[in-house]
Amino acid sequence: MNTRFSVAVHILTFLQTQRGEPATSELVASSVGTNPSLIRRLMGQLIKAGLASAQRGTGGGAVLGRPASEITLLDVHRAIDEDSDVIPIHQSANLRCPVGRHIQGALERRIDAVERAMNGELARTTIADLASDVTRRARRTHA
Amino acid sequence: MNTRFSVAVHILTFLQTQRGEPATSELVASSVGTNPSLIRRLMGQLIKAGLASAQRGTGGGAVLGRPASEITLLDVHRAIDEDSDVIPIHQSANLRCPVGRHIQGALERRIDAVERAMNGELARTTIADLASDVTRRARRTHA
DNA sequence: CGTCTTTGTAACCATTGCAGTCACAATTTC
DNA sequence: GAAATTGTGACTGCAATGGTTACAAAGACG
Repeated sequence: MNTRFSVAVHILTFLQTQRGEPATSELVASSVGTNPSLIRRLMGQLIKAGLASAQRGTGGGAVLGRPASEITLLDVHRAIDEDSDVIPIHQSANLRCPVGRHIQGALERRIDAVERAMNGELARTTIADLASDVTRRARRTHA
Repeated sequence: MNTRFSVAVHILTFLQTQRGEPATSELVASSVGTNPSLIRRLMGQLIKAGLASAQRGTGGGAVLGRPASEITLLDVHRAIDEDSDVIPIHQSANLRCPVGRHIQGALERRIDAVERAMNGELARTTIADLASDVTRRARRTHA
């Protein structure tokens, strides 16, 4: 079902709630409900994108790579789903048919616009927003 | 890769260029570059959504279910990808962790907004737009 | 130096979804 | 009745995903 984006967001939000204290992949995995190896694989992509960093050895773990207020959902999406189209276009069309030859270009323009709209919306939320939302919800529940 | 949406758009655009003349699944398949059975399966969803209709037997085939100017890409998307989330959320989160318990609700709100933005953009283009775009491009190429 | 902790990564498996294909009954035209 | 065509079920092959194990590399600490 490709829930990697939402797991990545969960990871980063979790790191933010740790306030700089390194979180091991095992700790994160227990919050996400999966296993540490999977977390480390995803974390690798986040680190490569500069959204997190990690240290090995005793007392090691992962922390955010920059302030949570400067990490948007668009950043996360780009780090995780780099080269996957939101709405892919079939490449099989018959070029000897007018429709087949031109539908791709015509559709592409519209789909690009859809993607821009999506990205604009994703860019409006930061990990800091989500983390404060989560803690606010938690306070309300336990009041 | 799930190119069903783009194939469905191709199908409807093709039907529009046929100007009311029924198109057989074989003809459509040759434009899309796949086989008739696949076209018929997709067509079934388009018909169920009222975007097309079909007749069996000699001289049969499919036509648009309503004017191309009244079929938006959003209609197509809803007909084809009915119950698939654009950005799915993992359901495995550990509810004993504050982040795990509240991340889903917090994320959902934002993702709903992303989906609304996407839908708004999809609704701006109709099959008539695409068909005229395609014929315009065809004219230009062959000039 | 040796042990323990932890990451980084490769390898593998099971499941799922998609595209492709075949087959055939049902329907319609002639 | 014959031919054309849809509608649909079944099956296959392939790729992506999530899950799991294993282990070398790196760091902390006695």
